[in-house]
Amino acid sequence: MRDGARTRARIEEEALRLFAAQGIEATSIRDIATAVGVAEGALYRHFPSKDSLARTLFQNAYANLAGRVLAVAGEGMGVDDSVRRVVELFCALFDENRPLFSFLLISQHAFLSDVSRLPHRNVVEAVKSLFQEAIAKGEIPPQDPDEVAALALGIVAQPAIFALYGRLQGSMAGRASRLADAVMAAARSG
Amino acid sequence: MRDGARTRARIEEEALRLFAAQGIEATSIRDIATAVGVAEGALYRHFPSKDSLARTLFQNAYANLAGRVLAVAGEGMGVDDSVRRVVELFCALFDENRPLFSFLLISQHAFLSDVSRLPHRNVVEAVKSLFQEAIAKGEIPPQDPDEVAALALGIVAQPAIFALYGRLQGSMAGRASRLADAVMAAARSG
DNA sequence: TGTACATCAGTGAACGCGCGTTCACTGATGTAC
DNA sequence: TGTACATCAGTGAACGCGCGTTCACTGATGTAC
Repeated sequence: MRDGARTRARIEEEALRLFAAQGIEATSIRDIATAVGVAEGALYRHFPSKDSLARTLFQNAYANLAGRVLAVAGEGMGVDDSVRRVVELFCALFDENRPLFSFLLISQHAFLSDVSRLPHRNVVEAVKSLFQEAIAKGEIPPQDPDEVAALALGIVAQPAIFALYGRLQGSMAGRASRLADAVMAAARSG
Repeated sequence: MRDGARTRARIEEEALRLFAAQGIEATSIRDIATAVGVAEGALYRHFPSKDSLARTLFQNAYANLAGRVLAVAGEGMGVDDSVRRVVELFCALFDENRPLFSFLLISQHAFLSDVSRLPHRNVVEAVKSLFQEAIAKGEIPPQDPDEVAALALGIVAQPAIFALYGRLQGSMAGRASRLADAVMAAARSG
């Protein structure tokens, strides 16, 4: 025994997969324990409650994504290149881990209200800061940075949701260029 | 008594309000019955199950919205005017009934997979048909109609979600013109 | 119009079920001396 | 190195609770003749 870290990692992995596939409420502690191959009680050695498990998974995934967005955006290019690379990042991550994005997109409503507002922990703030810089530099017209962040996220998130439902086929990476163009066209129309 | 239709209408109204405010799973049959002012059993005179109640509410609201979109889009104007009026419609309906949109946006993931694909019952199909016509007429570049429908819906839905979370303040109607411009700019960039 | 019966809308206690969580326990591993 | 104890990770039966749903019932309204 004494392999707590490994078990914890497997709990997180299986929980994320099940939450993404069937939703948090529809996934029971027993479902997760069975998938991991441990007894129900074992989960409570690693997380104080089911809610805490779900919340931890969401916040970690969300903060991780925000950090990556900030890193790409902060490489000192023009806004066009920054947007292009952030959109490519979203699409690539989506393609390589659909369950993760499914979980983030579907359960955001339950957790977004108590997520940190720091740009390196919050995807919305990270995207917003990118556009604030572009406005300050005069690369796009002056406008409400929250509004243009919302537009931009919608342009990427809605096709991703359609992909999850099978309404859009193929990889998201194949759409990245088109979506980046759409984001910049929308941002310039303000 | 013999006022079944009235009671049914009140059940739908209160259920929608509670579902929107706290989610479907977190709302119990007892919550709804108490809000309406009847016993739990009374709900089963009007709906065979809780799931059926939620599903009926969603499909009716969704079909109603699709019908209105089609009506506005089918008035034989150019795509710019059609888009502008559809966006204005969304924003006006959002402002006048936030709980309804909250319910549609938050619970779409649970029901979208079994919604009708007819344009007059499905918002996505209605929006898609609008762009298909614009492509056929050469008003916007040739492109995947599902993709441009996704972009357009994202541009309107994401700000609406932000408004629900208090991240964007003020009415959606005040943003309609900006959002319509963004949709057309994005559609033309394809 | 009066009478007898059917139907409808609503009641509310009761049911069974699945859920999240607890807890006394086991045994392996770490630590102190 | 050996011994005694502490800690850690995991077990799985059991608990209580809230949920959706049922059902025998009541009484008002509609229908037939």
